[in-house]
Amino acid sequence: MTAAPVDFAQRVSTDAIRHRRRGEALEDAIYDAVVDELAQIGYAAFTIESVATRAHTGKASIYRRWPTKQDLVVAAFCAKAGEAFDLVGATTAATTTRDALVHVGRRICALVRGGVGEALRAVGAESSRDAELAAALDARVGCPKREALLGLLQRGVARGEVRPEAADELVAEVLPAMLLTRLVVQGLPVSDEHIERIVDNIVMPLLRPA
Amino acid sequence: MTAAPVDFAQRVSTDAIRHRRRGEALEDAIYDAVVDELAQIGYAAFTIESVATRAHTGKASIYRRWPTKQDLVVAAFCAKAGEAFDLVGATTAATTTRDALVHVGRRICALVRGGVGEALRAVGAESSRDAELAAALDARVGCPKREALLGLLQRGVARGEVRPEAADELVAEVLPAMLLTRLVVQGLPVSDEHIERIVDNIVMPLLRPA
DNA sequence: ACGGTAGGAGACGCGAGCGTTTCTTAGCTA
DNA sequence: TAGCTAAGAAACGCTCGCGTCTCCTACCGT
Repeated sequence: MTAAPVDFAQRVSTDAIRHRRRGEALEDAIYDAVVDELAQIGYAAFTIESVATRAHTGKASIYRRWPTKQDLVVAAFCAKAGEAFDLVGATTAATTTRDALVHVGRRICALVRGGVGEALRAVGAESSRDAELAAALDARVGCPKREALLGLLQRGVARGEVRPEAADELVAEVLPAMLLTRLVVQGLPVSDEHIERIVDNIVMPLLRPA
Repeated sequence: MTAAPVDFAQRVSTDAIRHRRRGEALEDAIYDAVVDELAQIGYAAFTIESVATRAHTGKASIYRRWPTKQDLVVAAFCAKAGEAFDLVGATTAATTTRDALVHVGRRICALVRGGVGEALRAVGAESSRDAELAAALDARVGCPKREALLGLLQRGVARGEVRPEAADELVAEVLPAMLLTRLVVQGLPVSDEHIERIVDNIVMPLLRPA
């Protein structure tokens, strides 16, 4: 004797979204769910099951696309990172190096504090044990950040605001390093005033021509 | 009919440690197992079961002492942190500020690269979602580090090697920040030469009297 | 030397999430 | 408009770790 036929009325979830998404629209919704999930509960407690529920889709639709948790998370990051990680943003050529640095500092903080950043923290933790994840992360987040900051310093050299020797990878790391340790390692908030203190008391003195 | 009596020969695990530890000795062994476990598989995959196995003890002996995973991990950290996190170490009063900074840099790297550091990364990740963990971590690791570095700078002021205004919390953060972002956030190794470049090109220029 | 306490080992039932499969049906394509 | 593909939803059997409990016995105090 097989199971009794299912009551159809039960199968339609409280007459909510009867709209059925496909392709890109569906994938976007899943990516959003992944990022939200990472931000709220972290990589550790992250389950495919709850991502599916959150995205109002079935597990099968996820497994069909990404065989593992890692694949899914990496894909979600690659999809979302492009939108989110434009650090330099609206900085125009007219901005002074000092103000541009403050602006970049604010962007970094905004990112790390936002949903994507919470996810970033969660994934960053895992990346020590997952080289693929670490590589994906660096390509999407680390590299653009380094390039943006180095470019900013080089512009400063052209404007005579920065010593040529200071347009250096190491110097470029100072601002993000100080923000990230506070935000990521210590988990403390960073105020605008704090950013300005870093820029004015630490970074600018290193840059200024004699 | 109850279960057949257990074969005694099976109960003595391959005639290994028939030594039965108690109290502190046992707790130490468990703490070691916790740190190893965190370092190897991370906080996410961390289970009480495998800690017990690794420490050659029973789960009950662990649950009797620490009700939860967090309690256990925090306790293990508090026990191990004291031994491990002596940053200033053998720095004598005779050492120059520059050399003392390089020394502290090396200590930080050694710690983060070692087993305790791997555990630290794993736990740090979780601390964004667990305030208690974060607090324990900061008290044991963050505070001593800040004090050590600030003290070092103040000694430098007394020796005339450091501008008085530079003996500052923010300035003290520069070295650890740059090392920790590389080690923890980016997961990259740090060479001695790298440390010296940070100290000579970034930190010392900020400290030096005009 | 003897008994109480606690250590080691592991069985137990439980719940969660896995990855698969089944089923109905929405939405695209021919 | 018919037919095919895949979406949404959920049931399934499975494994794993949980936290408890039981068992035997090593250690320690008296």
